[in-house]
Amino acid sequence: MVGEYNNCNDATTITRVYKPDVVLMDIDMPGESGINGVRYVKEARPQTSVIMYTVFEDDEKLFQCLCSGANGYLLKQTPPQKLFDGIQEVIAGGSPMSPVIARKVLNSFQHGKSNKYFLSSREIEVLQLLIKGYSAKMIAADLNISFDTARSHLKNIYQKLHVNSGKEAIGKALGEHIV
Amino acid sequence: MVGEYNNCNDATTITRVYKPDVVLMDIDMPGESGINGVRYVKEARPQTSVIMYTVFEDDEKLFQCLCSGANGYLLKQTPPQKLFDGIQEVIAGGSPMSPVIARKVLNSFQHGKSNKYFLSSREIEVLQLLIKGYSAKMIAADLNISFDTARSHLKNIYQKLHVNSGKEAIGKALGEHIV
DNA sequence: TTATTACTCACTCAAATGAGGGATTGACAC
DNA sequence: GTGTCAATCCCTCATTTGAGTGAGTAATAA
Repeated sequence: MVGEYNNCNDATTITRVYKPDVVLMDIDMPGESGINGVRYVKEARPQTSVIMYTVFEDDEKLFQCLCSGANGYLLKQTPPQKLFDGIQEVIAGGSPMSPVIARKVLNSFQHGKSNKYFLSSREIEVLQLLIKGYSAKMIAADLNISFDTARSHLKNIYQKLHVNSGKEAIGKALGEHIV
Repeated sequence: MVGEYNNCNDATTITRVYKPDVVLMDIDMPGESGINGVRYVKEARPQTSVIMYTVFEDDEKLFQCLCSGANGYLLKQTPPQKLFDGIQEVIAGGSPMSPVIARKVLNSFQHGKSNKYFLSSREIEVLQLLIKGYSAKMIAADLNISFDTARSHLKNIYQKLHVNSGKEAIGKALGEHIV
């Protein structure tokens, strides 16, 4: 145990000086958020494992932490023995997660194909080609339909997605995992 | 224990008939792959929890399983007690994962920002606006530069990304996690 | 039967785009 | 002090695109 702090403002230098094997990081702290804290620690010393240890099971915060490089995510309700297990596990190269968190993480892989904009199957075909970078002309050739029909489909897709251009449609489709 | 099968060809009907709480699913089986097996079970009865139980720790297979809806992923080297724990955990709404798997899953969140195409910081700014669906004119306004400069940046970006249109650039940028 | 919907095709027009050319400035490296 | 490069700006041209409007057919639902 090399230290204990009530904020992570000096996380970079502390990490450089003490070279900890494991850091337990809270999210809600005075000053800098623990989400940035993860980043500081990881940038200062990538080998250091960071376990988020917090009350939050908020989706947005969770994914920000994971994207920032956290190696584990335990809720504060975790019994002490499980916390020790988690620390051992992260040293051994694992990624301890509270059950609820693990479920959220896996769920994030399964968000695919919502189609909440009610695109027809033909429209989905067209959208997929559009995402591949095809022009209206190429889409028409690929689907053996006329140029104007392809454009017609595109216009309908834009309407359903509430966008005004192919670029926006691609951004929305990829961003919201529509296809 | 309602059944045990050496393939998952009839997974749909079996699931409908026996309504299992939990399914342990292997990947490598005669006939249909367990990756499709997950899908069959989940489509037949979404409430049924599926734990992958296999020797594979292959990245590609892992992510296919997760995307297909698996609720857990335990390696066959898992000690029996941990396997029982995992079954309890999945029933309680958790997602049991072997440490190696958990680590791979978390790593998949951290693949961001490669910039293997050596975009300048200004070009990244422009690309981010492009992805938001901005036109050249809007990008120019947003960055307080002239219309032609914005177009100039866009052309350079397209060259670096080896694409010929904004749509392709967006697809590539989002697909390869460049930004 | 009537409506609705998906899919198909056509035409027009103004605006945006991609591709080509060239030019200046300032910073930084060798 | 020469060279490189990012960033800025300008011009032209053919093509593509988005938006508007209309219309025919086939399948499905009310």
